[in-house]
Amino acid sequence: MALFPEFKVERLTNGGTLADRVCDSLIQLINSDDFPAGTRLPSEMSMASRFGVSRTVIREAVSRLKSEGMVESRQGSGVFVRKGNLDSPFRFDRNVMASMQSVRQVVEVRQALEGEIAALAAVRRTKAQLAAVKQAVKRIDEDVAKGSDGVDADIVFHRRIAEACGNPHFVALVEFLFNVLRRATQITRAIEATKVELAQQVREEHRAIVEALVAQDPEAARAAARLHMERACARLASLDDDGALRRFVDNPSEEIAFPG
Amino acid sequence: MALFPEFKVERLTNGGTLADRVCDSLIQLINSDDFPAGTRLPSEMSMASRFGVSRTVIREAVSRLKSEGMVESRQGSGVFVRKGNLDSPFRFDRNVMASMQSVRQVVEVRQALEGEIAALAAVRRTKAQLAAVKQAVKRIDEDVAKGSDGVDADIVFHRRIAEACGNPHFVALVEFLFNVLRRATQITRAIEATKVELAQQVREEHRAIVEALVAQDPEAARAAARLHMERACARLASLDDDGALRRFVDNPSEEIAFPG
DNA sequence: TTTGTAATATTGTGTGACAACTTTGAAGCT
DNA sequence: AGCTTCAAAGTTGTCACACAATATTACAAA
Repeated sequence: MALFPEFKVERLTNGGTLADRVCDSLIQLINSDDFPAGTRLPSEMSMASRFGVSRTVIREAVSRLKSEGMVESRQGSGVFVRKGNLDSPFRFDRNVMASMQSVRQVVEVRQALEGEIAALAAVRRTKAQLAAVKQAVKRIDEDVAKGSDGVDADIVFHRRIAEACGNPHFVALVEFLFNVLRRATQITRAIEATKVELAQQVREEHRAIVEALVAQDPEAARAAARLHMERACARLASLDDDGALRRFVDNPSEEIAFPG
Repeated sequence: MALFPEFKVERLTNGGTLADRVCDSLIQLINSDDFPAGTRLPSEMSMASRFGVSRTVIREAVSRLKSEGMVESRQGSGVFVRKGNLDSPFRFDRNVMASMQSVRQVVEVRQALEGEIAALAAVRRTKAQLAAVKQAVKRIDEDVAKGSDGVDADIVFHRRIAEACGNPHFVALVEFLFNVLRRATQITRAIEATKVELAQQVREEHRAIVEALVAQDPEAARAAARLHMERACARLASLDDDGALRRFVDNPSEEIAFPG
């Protein structure tokens, strides 16, 4: 592909708004090293005429690249490709959600994290944090008694534990994974089907984690959290049936949840 | 916070361009459930007058939200909060890079992951994958002999191990963390200063991991990988001095690396 | 050589206009 | 009433132009 000073009127991809297409083109140009890290992009006016669109469109496209950390703009100077395009955000492949196997693999990641989090929390927790965890347990029971599926309260429970480990990055990461799973799993049916036994089993697993936190026993906490995740994976597998997943991917508007 | 139809002129945060600030405000409004999933945002004109900025600015802000998948716009209809703003990407807070403590916390996350990865890889590795790991070790030595800092080869080494654990999500996540650390750490000086002993120490740690993989001993692999991370953290701490980090944050153009 | 200043280029922001599209609701018909 | 048709209003997509704020460059002066 030609370097910019000589580049012709760029061919834009088909779908979407002009800003979408220009954005795609720019990403492609940057990734294909037509614009190495540190170099300056042509001026907005210049790009506008090259692409055959207005400056407004160029600005919207550049704005997106900025928000994704690929470029940075300096008023009066220009727009520059960022070194390495590092700090780009993390996301799983879209088609990750499409297979049951992928979902199980995500659970495996979460297992590793939850285990470590529980172990750290057992050592570092303060009394106040332990109290917050216990209160979260109580809220799960209350919510379930009220007829809720308890998923929201369950999220809070795991979040409280992560907070007790003293490392905010764990909190953010686990929450992210939780969301990914929640999006990937349409579990309403499963909860309906096995609500009672499930609730009891989950309760038991939660209790084991809390006990380890109380005793400040990191190994017991790690084991309990890992077991909890393994069981969750098994519960997931019990409703295997890729069909449900695929249906959700095609129609994301359905309600979904994930059993903690 | 008031719902939109009655919301007052929003107070904008301080830093950055107007689009940045409006974008932050909108994210906050959405995340705080002022705009539940599926609801429509006010019209661009309306938001412009409420925020006290031009429609141009609003459009740029909305454009970013679109690119991050938080909202979707339909011409003629409006901008809608996407069902479950899930699938939104993961990123650490910007100011994570600003303190040595934060960096250590990121290393702690990576420690949890690398430990689990090594344990899984010890069990699941194929012969071919083990060979790939060994080859990566060799390449590190070669690169270092050539005078390189060996960071690139080190990345490959850890990547090969992650691949051997059979879960692609671990590969992606660890690579992401590596990039975050690489961005956050300006280590050139440290490598220059302690190159020789460091290389030897790292070599030794790598060897321990590989040995555990050969023996297919998950617990030994986990321990070795965790130790490797702990040592990396110590090496990091040895050049503590938040000054270097802060200097980098102010001037991201400097070269950076991270010692695996 | 160094300094100060003006000219110029570039991004940031505002304003107005029109096109393309969706939604709404009223008019008219059965 | 219930249905269809269609015009009107509202909303996003795009364009054009103007000016402000800032950075870079060129050049003259000391």
